[in-house]
Amino acid sequence: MSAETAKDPRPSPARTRVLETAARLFYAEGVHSVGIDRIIAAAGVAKATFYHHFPSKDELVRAYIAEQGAAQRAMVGTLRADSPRETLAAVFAFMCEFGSGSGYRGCPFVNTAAEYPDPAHPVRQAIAEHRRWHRDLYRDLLAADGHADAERTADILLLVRDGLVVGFDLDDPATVRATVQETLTRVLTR
Amino acid sequence: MSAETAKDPRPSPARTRVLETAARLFYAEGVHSVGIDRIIAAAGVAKATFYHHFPSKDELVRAYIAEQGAAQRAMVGTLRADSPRETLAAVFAFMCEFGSGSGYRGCPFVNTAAEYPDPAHPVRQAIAEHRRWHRDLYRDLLAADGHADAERTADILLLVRDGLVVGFDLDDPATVRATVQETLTRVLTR
DNA sequence: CTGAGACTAGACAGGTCTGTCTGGTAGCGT
DNA sequence: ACGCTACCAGACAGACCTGTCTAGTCTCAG
Repeated sequence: MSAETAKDPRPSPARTRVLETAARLFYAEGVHSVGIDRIIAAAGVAKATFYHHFPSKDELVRAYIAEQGAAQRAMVGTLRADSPRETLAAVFAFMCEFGSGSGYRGCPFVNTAAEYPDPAHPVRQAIAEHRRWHRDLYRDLLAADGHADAERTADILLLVRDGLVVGFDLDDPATVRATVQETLTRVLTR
Repeated sequence: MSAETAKDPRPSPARTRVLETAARLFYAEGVHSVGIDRIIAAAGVAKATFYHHFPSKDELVRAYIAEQGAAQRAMVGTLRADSPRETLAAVFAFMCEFGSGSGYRGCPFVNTAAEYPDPAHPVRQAIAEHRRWHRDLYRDLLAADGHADAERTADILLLVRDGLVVGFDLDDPATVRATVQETLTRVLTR
């Protein structure tokens, strides 16, 4: 009930295995295309154990989204550069590198949102929460860099990020990489 | 195999009803969440009739994507403004207006791509084709306007478009609208 | 030793999925 | 009158879906 989204409820090995397996399959194939049976088979876990840790599939999806968000936050924490400006560049460079990888399948948040139309759904709210964090990260970095219009530019960077994750999934990575670079120089110059 | 994507194979009323119903339900709820039974019930069509016109659900999805593309191309054709520059502005203004509507649920191409991971799948190829048209539209308009770097700027506009369709689905429309406006002035100034 | 909790294996219910098949009706060109 | 095609209604097969349940194993704290 409490808002302890950061801590895992229980670090059970079976639960962890389920969550990792689900993340892999959900990301690679989509949420609705992967059934519980396949997840528990791949994770080597009994069905009763799964339903012991997760009350429903939707809750597993929610946990998957929350875990992806936590992983991204942790990742950003590791690549603090010398200046806010360089940190910002490092964030986008990382996203480009990740997007160019062979296993890239788009942004888990955007992809999952496409499968959950109702904005009031818990899964969608978890996605919205992560988006807010993302925008705030940009705003804080811009403000720390002394940017004149940090608020509006943060919105722009979120838009660029969304275009980035879609483009790397659907278009030629090398082109998108160059496009992102050029876009950043154009929108950040001021 | 030919490139006659514009013409419908057969203008049968039942087929049209199925395609329109499928488009509405697919867009509102996602492809995998809507079954054939619901589509034919809502369209008032017998199952045999459906499979008479469409060999499989995947082919229906492909037709849905192709039809969305044709509709977008037709829509752009109607809003030719006085100059290429104004036409470009009108295209983005239209997307913003559409994205601000209450029934907006994101871009059908992006959303459907999220449910079809395999890039070699016919549905994904239909999506890629539409994206190419979109990029070429931008490039041609920019070139006709005498833009110095039409190719690279077209890539940027496609990226902005992707950010736009995602943002209108997941964030506050008024904010996204302003963000798009500001982004365009920044990336087009040169 | 006892009892609680995490775990495994797998049957089961009730529903939905895609796709096929049967059988019958209505219009239409020849 | 004939055959062709489009269409309707709905049963059916076989697979898969989520979620529940039974029954038993193992570990560990007290």
